[in-house]
Amino acid sequence: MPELPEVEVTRQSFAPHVAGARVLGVRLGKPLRWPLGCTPESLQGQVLGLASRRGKYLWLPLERGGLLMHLGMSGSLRYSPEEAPPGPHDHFDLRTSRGLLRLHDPRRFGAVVWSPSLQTGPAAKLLAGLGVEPLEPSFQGAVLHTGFRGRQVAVKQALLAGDVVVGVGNIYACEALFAAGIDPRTPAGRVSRPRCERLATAIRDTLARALAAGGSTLRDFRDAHGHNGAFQDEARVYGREGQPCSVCGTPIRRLVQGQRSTYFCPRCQRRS
DNA sequence: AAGTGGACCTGCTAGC
DNA sequence: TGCTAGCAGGTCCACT
Repeated sequence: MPELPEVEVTRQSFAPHVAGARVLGVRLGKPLRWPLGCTPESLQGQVLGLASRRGKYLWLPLERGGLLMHLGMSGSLRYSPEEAPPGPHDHFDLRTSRGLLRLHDPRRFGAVVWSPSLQTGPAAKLLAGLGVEPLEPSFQGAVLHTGFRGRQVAVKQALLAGDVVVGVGNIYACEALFAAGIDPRTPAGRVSRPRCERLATAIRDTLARALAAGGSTLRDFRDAHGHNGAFQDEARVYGREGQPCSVCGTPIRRLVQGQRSTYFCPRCQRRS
């Protein structure tokens, strides 16, 4: 579900509401991807800081360490000023002096992990090896060109791998490659420097537009206040197999790369 | 080292 | 109507 825009929309929608709040209690539902790594009681009484984001991870600082959160495929964080009874897929509740922060995650690929800091413990391990933030000024075509050098894997899969640039998931990888006119099957190391520049621009623009639209709501994504995203309506290729390309009219094709669906226009997107 | 496939889970939909 | 196969926004890990 959540790629960078959805995670960032989530962060922006809850962070100000809980920053400075005190933890009153923690409720755990069914197990998530990893154990919490501390007792729920040990979080009690601590004051929350302002949440930040790295790739698709969220970091919620506490007085002692913090919580690294990931939404997996189906997770969403909801904030409500009032207590509310948990549903069957609500697997983590942070009750605070300023309201409830709740992770709703039917598939439970998401995670909430306590770490002593971002630079040590589980957070350091999970964040190690992540690529450049695509909305930072340092993200340029050269980052892609250098990162892709020598790699035989398809450029679509290289984007998803997250070790060159973070936050680009299945939807936005497809959309950005379409916008850049690059065939998703092109070996990453064969994407020329100028085309890496185009791709970097396309990634920035696609993510920024998705962010402005409140993310994509394909089935269940909502921000922390329950609002839908709207970017799914702006998708040019994702989920549009068989529909005419908005540029040339050629039917959009679907293929499978690394067990993930890729959507692309066989006419607009070229290998070189 | 880089690439591949399996694993983790539940819910929904299309098709028979 | 009811069952089943296939699919879904992620990413870690074991293996070649």
